[in-house]
Amino acid sequence: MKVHHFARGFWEVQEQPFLTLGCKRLRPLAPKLPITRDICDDTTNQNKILGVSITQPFDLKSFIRPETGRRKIESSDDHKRVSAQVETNPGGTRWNPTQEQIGLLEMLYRGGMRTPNAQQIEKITEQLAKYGKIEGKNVFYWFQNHKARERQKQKRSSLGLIHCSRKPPSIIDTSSIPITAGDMGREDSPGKRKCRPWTFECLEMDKKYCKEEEDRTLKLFPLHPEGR
Amino acid sequence: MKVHHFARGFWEVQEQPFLTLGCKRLRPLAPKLPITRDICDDTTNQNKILGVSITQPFDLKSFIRPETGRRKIESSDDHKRVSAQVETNPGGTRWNPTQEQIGLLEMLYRGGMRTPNAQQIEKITEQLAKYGKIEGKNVFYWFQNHKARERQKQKRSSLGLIHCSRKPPSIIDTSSIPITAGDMGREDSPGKRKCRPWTFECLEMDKKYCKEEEDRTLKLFPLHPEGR
DNA sequence: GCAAATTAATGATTTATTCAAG
DNA sequence: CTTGAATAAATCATTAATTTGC
Repeated sequence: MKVHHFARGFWEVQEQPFLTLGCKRLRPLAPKLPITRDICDDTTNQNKILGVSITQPFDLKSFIRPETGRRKIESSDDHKRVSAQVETNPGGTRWNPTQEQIGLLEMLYRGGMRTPNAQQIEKITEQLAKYGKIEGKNVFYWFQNHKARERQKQKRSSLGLIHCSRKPPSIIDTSSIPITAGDMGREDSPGKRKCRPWTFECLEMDKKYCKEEEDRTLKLFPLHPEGR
Repeated sequence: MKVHHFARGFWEVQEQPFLTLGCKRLRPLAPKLPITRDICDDTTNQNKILGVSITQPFDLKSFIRPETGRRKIESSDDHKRVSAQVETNPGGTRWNPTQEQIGLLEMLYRGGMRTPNAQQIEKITEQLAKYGKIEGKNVFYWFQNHKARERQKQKRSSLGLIHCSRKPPSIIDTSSIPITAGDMGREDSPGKRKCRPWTFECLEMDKKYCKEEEDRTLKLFPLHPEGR
């Protein structure tokens, strides 16, 4: 295997004091539920010990500079959450999308967007923030989940119909969806097809930001390139 | 809007010492287990069609403010990348860990760390940056991959040995590695064991940063909470 | 010896699953 | 039961050690 035996030499190099053993455990324990996840991966902890909302949502602003504390308690500029929406982030739980947000997201989805890149997420988040609290990761997750669930819905659907007709399992998806208009770019199904531009005014401005050129590399999160 | 401009603080911090000694990455090679690769994982794909490297690397510094675009194309600036080292981020491709980095990461892994949270990643990255260019996402990915691959290695191994002896698949792997001391926290093998504190001096400073409180929520990436 | 070709290792992404809030 | 959130598995892609032909 790798076995980079940097044998000697390596440890000496350490100008830093590392090696301190026995330090405090950052993420201790916490048994997960009854489940038996095969692997151990201690990460299962999460004792939400401190009653305080530990699960602060991810905050890009702060992640860069931890010391910026930030209690997003945010009495928040209470722009009236227009929508009879919640999202007041009471204890700081999960994102609770507003109707407008969902609507816009679905529009983008139908427009063909599947895995927006960092820049797009940034823009979308900005826009959606007008309708309620939201963060980039929420947008990211929404697309991930929506895509996955549409996919399985289709699969299920096609499976249910499979015995009705001899449909090759290839294009499963598409068929069933009753998408209305502008439904071009289908899923990223096997028969992948280059999606057409999903629309969203804010994203039109890309040029403004991407002066360089396409700049296909910007990414908000490490886990989703803009496509490959 | 929010437009996080996280001032260029954190990421820039990386002073550029790099050039970590001439030690090269020992590199792959090495017989993996002669075992039969399980099905998938063919990895042999790669129709590297376009010669050009489209895949621009991710650049956190720029993702915040797109305008810092950057064309890593670099139309082959001829100067020879002198450094015997890699990681000069020549065309700016993927992270090429130095031995020290790998060594430290493995130490942390053996110490029990599996899915560091944002803060930890931040710290680790900071430390590892002393030995070569590196970004938070690299650390994140490293743990993901390492964990997954250790897991499959074990699985493969246990499967291969299963008929030889009734050995619990627990400690297979490592054997080969001649790591010296402090090797506690075993893998995340089935026989889950609460890993002991992986050590890393830098993580001791947590207090300093988490002034707020534990602030167990900071996340670097949306995809890895500190546990659930 | 050296460079193109091979290939194992592994960095980076995407997709599938699972967990859990509401 | 729906779906936001997170993790694990599967994939894809690039790199460098090794192999091969000269």
